[in-house]
Amino acid sequence: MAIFSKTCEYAIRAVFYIAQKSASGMKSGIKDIAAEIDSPELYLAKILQDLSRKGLITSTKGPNGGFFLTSEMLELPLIEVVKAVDGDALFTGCGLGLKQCSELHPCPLHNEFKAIRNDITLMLSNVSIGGFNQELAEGLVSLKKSKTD
Amino acid sequence: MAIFSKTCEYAIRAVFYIAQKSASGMKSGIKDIAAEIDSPELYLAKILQDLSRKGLITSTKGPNGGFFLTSEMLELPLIEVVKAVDGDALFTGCGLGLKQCSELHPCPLHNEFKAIRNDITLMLSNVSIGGFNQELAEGLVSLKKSKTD
DNA sequence: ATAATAAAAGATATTTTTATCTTTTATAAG
DNA sequence: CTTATAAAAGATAAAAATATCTTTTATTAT
Repeated sequence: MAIFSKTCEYAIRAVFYIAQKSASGMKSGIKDIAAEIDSPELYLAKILQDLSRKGLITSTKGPNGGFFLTSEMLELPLIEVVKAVDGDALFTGCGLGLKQCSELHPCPLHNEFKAIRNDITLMLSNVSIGGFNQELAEGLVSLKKSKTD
Repeated sequence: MAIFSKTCEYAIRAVFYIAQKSASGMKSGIKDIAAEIDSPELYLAKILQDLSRKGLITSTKGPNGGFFLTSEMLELPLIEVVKAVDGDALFTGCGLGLKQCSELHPCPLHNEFKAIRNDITLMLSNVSIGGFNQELAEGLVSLKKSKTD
């Protein structure tokens, strides 16, 4: 198991890609995005529709249309995307799957997980959606799954 | 998404339960374990068979049979169970699902994830399978999913 | 207005994960 | 050596996640 669902991995990579384009005022078409982040186009379309409905990205239809981010959206912490897609089990749930795990009624790993969850929450709250635009533009980091870059 | 698969959650809870019983020389039947950790009995049976094949737990058939852990098994770090069930994507994989994410060809969150992965790896390496036997015996921690405890 | 473009929406399909059912094998006790 | 017990193994089923196909709606440019 990875830390995020595949759906969420696609969502984050796509949002990073759209962010970088948006920073230079460009809209991105689904075909382009899917190719650039190496994801199934029609599945990604569904994911982006969902993010759009939830207000994390926006889009316009028709010629010259596409997905883009407003400057406010570029400032949002990445955790918003993760929460929108994977929910907040990663941030609030019990690591062993207990429904009523709490300080008073803890699972054996309660404190251990509290620390981990805190690290993850902090990390994803401290990076913004647009925070990697420059590194992406400079080609210092990659969003493509496979080697053909 | 949770951090572990449900299969892995069941596995860890079951192993903790068997560990505590093993510490006092007792074997545990699948029916008993499933009831005590609140998991689907026949599914759990499959999981334990797998752990048994992989040498993380052991069992004997027939009357007075059941699952148990040797003293060596009780000392194993919990990460062995997680690796056996969920693989090591959580410990080595790229957070964004890139196949060739590395120092030289990193994803945008490469360093951020390195820290998180390290925390998780350390935590699961530093707790042993038998490490909670006393707290479990004293009822200070719980393995049951639902409130009826 | 019309045609072309691109996302939205709805329906369906595939794959993986989770769960169950049935039969077989090993062990212990009478 | 027969019966009862309990795990192992194999087959199947249900649910959730991932992926694709088709139709509709909105926008732009001609």
